[in-house]
Amino acid sequence: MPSIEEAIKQKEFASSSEKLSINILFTASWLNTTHSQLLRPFDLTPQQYNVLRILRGQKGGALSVNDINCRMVDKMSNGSRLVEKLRIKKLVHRQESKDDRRTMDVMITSQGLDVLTAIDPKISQHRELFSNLEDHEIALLNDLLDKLRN
Amino acid sequence: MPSIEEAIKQKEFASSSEKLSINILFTASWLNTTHSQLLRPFDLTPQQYNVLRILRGQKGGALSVNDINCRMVDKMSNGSRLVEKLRIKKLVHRQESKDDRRTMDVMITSQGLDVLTAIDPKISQHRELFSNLEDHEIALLNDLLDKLRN
DNA sequence: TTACATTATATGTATCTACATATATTTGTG
DNA sequence: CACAAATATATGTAGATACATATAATGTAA
Repeated sequence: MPSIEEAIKQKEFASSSEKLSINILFTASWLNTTHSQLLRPFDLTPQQYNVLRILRGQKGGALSVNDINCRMVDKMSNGSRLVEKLRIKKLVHRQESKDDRRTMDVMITSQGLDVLTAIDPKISQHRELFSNLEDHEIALLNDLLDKLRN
Repeated sequence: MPSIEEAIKQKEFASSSEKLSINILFTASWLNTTHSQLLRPFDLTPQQYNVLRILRGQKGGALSVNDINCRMVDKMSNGSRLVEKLRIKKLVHRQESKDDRRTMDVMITSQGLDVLTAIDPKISQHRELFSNLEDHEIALLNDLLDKLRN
């Protein structure tokens, strides 16, 4: 993968913060593209995968659609439509909550868990994209991104 | 803006590279959201704005649709459709090239330049999102992202 | 020059995104 | 309790994305 300047054929940037803005967006676009190619054979989009991962994290417990939205990386995704897609594929189960009839209890199915298990090794491979960085550099990058967002 | 752990309500990550992957995607999503809110009053999407910026960089010269695609941050955007949207708004001008009748010469119009001029100060404001970081930290982040992509 | 591969652009499609809005339910206040 | 405000989910929409394919023009080798 070339430098950002080569990648978008721009000789120089007006400031290093302009470059940073583009650098973050470009890097995320690159991660997203490879991520979605990895998931395509499993007929999942990155957002659908994100929902399944969140539900697996509940260890058998249910989450409401709203809980799922709050936990998603992309806050603007539409939880109810993603859940519906996953329900059609029988990867999640959805039922009206007893406590609050406005909310839905959403749980991952065993079929959903199986799909995640099949994907896990591919995701580990994907992480090898980060092998150019030393551990301390990964930690530093995390800290700087956290600090950037405040 | 909270830590990534609070933002997606995840107590901890399996590894710092897992966290990094999510951190980059989350930060980009945050930048994209604020960016597109900034552009909405001007009736431009981030991609359309990117095309206009690229054309302004040509200082009056034309680019083909393919040249534009190569220079875009998001490589998968569809240059010809974006150019068509901008043409309808009279922000760019498009004509068949004399040299190669397959290609289009796309140029920004003076109306397009005016819109960019109006947006410029808003973009400078947007960069203040980065004011949490010292200059050397911005440079370091740029270097680490470049190194990550190799 | 013909035939074939390559390139540049455009378009068809299914899906996704961002936003506004609708509907149903629950909560809070008098 | 009645009624307004808040909350949870679903859906309509316009537009963007990712991919495949179509069409036209150009380059190249026999």
